[in-house]
Amino acid sequence: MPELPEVETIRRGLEGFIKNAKITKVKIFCDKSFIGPKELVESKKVLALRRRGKALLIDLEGGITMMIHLRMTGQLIFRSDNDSFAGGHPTDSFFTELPNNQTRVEFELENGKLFFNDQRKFGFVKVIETTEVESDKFIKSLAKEPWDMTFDEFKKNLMRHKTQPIKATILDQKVVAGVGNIYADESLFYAGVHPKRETGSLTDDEIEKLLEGARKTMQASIDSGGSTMKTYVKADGTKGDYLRLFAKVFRREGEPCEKCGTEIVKIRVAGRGTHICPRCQKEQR
DNA sequence: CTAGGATCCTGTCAGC
DNA sequence: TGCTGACAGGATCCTA
Repeated sequence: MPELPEVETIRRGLEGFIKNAKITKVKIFCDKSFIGPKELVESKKVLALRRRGKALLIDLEGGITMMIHLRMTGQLIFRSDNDSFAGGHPTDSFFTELPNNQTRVEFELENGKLFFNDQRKFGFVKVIETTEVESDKFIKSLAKEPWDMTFDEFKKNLMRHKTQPIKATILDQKVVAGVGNIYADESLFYAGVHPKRETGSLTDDEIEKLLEGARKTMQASIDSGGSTMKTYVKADGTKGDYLRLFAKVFRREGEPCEKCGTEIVKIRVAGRGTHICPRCQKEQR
């Protein structure tokens, strides 16, 4: 679930709390959630937080990097006596007592605790050498981020999948990094392209719009703070839906399209729940 | 190489 | 109430 904007928001938020802090102890509650020896992490200071696509990279002293992928339901929650920061899959674990039954890894730092929670256990923390990050199989296979990609490059990557529905193609991290189910739907709506359209049938104009849509929708989400504690809580303190801050179609089925008033509908494309405006995004051109 | 489908895991929700 | 199946903001592995 956490896509590029969510991970970037976590990176920025966490940086203020754990950069330059020393990790004193690592507690692993679920073995499959932590890959590599935890001893390489303990007693190391955090030097920097980076991101590639949906992967968070935490560089430590001694040439060690922790790669964290939240997949569908991962969250990172920092707690200290004075501060609290949470991001990722938004649930009440942002506020409740931790560790809880969904806590997979707990990092004790000099200045607080960092919890890696993950309901479905698809996410992971992986310990690698900093020099090995670029050659890691997952990182290596990633395409560029939408902001770093030219039209020609995007088109070339898209056209490797001419017969696939366009939605499946843009969810492929080897085509463009960071796009997940939310921003796929939002980008396609922005471009006025139906998600079932064959990738090979898109015009240059539509491809241009799609790239622009990915950039704009993800930037808007980063600007609004992604799925962090702050956006999960409404002004009155009750639980809110951060998607409503920027999503035009995602989880808005039954509501009128912002552009034309037609009812947004939910369909299934490439095995994923998909949200469209049937008027703005025609299947037939 | 790509395409399509199953799979990892847990929780929630709709329908009977 | 209890059961069952579908589904979920992701990515990989397998087979064709």
